[in-house]
Amino acid sequence: MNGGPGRLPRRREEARALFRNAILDAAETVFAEHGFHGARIQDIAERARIAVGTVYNHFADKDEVLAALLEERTQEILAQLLPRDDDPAGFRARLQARIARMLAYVNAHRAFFSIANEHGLFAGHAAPGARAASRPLNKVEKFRAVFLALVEEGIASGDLEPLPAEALSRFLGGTMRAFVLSSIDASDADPTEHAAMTVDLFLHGAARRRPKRAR
Amino acid sequence: MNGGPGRLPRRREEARALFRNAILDAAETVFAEHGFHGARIQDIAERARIAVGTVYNHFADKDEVLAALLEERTQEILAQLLPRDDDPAGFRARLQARIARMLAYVNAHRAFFSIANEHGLFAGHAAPGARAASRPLNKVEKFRAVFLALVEEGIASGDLEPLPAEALSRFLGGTMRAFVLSSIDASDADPTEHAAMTVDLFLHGAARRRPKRAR
Amino acid sequence: MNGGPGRLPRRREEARALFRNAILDAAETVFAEHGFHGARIQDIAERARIAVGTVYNHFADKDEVLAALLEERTQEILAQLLPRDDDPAGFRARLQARIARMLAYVNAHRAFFSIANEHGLFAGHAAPGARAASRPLNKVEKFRAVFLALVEEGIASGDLEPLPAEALSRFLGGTMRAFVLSSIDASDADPTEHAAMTVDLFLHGAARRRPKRAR
Amino acid sequence: MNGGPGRLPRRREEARALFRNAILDAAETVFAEHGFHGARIQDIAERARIAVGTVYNHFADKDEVLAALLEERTQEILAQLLPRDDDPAGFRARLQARIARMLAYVNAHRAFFSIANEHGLFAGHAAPGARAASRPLNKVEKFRAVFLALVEEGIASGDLEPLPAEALSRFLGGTMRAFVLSSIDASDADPTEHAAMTVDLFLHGAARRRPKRAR
DNA sequence: TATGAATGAGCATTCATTCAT
DNA sequence: CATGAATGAATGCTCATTCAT
Repeated sequence: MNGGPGRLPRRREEARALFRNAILDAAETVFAEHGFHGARIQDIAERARIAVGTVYNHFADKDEVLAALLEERTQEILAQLLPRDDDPAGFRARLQARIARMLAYVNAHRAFFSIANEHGLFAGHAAPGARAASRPLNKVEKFRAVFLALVEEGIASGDLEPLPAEALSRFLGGTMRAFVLSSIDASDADPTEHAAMTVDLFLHGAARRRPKRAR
Repeated sequence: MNGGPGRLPRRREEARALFRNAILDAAETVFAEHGFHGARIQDIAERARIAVGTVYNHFADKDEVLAALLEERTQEILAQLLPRDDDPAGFRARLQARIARMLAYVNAHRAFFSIANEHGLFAGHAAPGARAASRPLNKVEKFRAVFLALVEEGIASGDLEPLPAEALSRFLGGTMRAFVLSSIDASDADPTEHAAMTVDLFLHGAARRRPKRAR
Repeated sequence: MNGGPGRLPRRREEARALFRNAILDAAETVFAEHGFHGARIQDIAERARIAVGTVYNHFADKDEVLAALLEERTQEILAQLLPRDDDPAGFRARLQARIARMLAYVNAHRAFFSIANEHGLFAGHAAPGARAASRPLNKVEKFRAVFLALVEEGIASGDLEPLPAEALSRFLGGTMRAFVLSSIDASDADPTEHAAMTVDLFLHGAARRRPKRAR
Repeated sequence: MNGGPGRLPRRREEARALFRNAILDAAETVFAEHGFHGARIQDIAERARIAVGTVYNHFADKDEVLAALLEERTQEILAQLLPRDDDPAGFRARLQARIARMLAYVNAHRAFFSIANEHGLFAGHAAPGARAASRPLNKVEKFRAVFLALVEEGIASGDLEPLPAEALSRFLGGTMRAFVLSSIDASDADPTEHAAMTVDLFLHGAARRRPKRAR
């Protein structure tokens, strides 16, 4: 009934992925430009150079488009936070490297993350009316898990104060969220330097330090 | 503009203020429940027990309602951060007291601040599509000014590291935003305790303090 | 808060009824022209010289418009079937008069009844996809009740065969439906004559009658 | 048109007929379930286990599918009404046998006939918006011809009142339509008994027979 | 000035139809 | 021919805004 041993199905699959990606890319831009509510499916379709109907061949509705986008970016941002073989040694340096990676990624998708934030990407809380966040808890859970792992690693190595890991991870998360948002605002920021400052403040705070290490 | 004695104008003014406040109160609730886009003028009017048209007698359009609300809440939140005569002595204690006041206020208006955040109340950044933020810079500037004053006060008193005040105030702002958002999520948080932790982490960070100070 | 002792409310009510009727009249025509599915709210609004939104101020959705129309016409058609003081004496003449009234009414609204039929006005059965018939059973029940009353009246007076009233009323209903549909098709038919034939065939059938009464 | 022996063309033709029938069978069910407008070509294709495109290889458009279906069923229902060799003797018995056959057939396709009725299968009238009825007159004509033949047969044999054949055939048609519709509604009806009642009422009406024949 | 019904631009979604494979 | 994804016109419904009373 078809002309080959599976060549076609593979092509089909590839074509589907192509369309899907084109839609998500277009959606990222359009959402970033107009916000979720302001974005029209028409706009997304036009930017992706396809017909409106085609969007609906790949996603059930507008919400699904946002959900898929959030899911995709979440995976990628989390991937940046995972340890890598070539990460430097030492808790602080490792932490800094990982955060720098994440900030660089966020920077590259700056516009989108500004709206992703609205839809509960980082927080356990989703803005009201942000329907795509119907079950974002898994995403939030993933972040929490990564942060918790980071913090426990630091406590275990003696680099962090043995405070409740939960509280510390919230602080780390909060600090990072703050810097991510700063990063979204300031397009010129150097992720590496930004990461260094984030880590430094996270570790030592802003209080005057008596001894050396006066920077 | 009117044909009566001076008593009436005052009454008129008072009546206007009454309506205006009723609308803003209703709007706060409705915005909090449905988000800005999901909120219908109809809903606001109903909650305020007035007619839709009346809303338009007091505000040019929906955006203006949000703008006025943000403006009002901004003034009030800033007022919490200002020093008071009965604030304790010492930089840390004073800072903690002021932040506790602010967190308590945010807590009381929790639902609303969750959407205010979207619309650039705390950040220099407003989510795209958040039209009420057309000129939110003045608000952000006010926050920045207060934070800057707080930080410079600390640097001057020798309680804060003499880092660039701008960077420090961003960190303070970020830390506070993080805790404000936490506060929004966690309805059970005790503002005072929350403020203590915020200040503590702001000042000393998460690094282990006593022992070796391992890199 | 208003200028009078209830004069305004009455006007309001009158205005509402005016709009409602304008919409229903327009809808009758448009439904008749294009069928329910083919009729666009836009068309109805245009014919009623009002805006689309106004239709929705009076009816929840398209289905409701049809439902209201069916309800209204049902009431009126049933009213034609009820006995009147000036009806002639004798079962047959009375029946004929009542049916003639009904056929005249149907004739006046011929176009609409052609689609009403689709939506279960006469039958216990509504065409699939005819959603307005969600609860038409009460309408059908009303018809059944009227037919049953007619038939029982005839049986009681000895004019009708003492067959099960239910079966007879179905036959009467069927015969009338058939003639209503004929009436819809043939715009030129004289309701009175039509009614005479309906009643005659209903009473005596088509079989050859031996004695006189050869017409 | 093809390069092979005569065997292939026959196979081709058979294959075409197979597809065509599969589509029509599927369409009958889907139309019956959702009505013409509610039926999606997609649904029909899925039920027939083929692709949407294939439907369009066999029918120009959706209307044509309905038209073909009506045509097919019309032929079959008419075939039931034609006299057969083993029909009993006597006008009444013959009529009853033929009507019973027809009612049995309708009963077997009950769901479909409920929508076919909408689209002018029995009436000279097609519901507005019933586009497939663009040229249904030939179908109606066929029915009329058959009914006319039945009636004329009865008049000729002296079994029917010598009324205008046209009027009688309309009455017969109406009576039958009424009973067909009843048959559609009542799934439990016994076609034979139903036919007996139809014929009886058609022939003798509902008037009381024995006694006075009161006006 | 309060009222609330009328307005109509705007948008998500559907589905018949086409056509490259 | 069969396939099924792409297409885009079509339409019901919403809701911010206006304005006659």
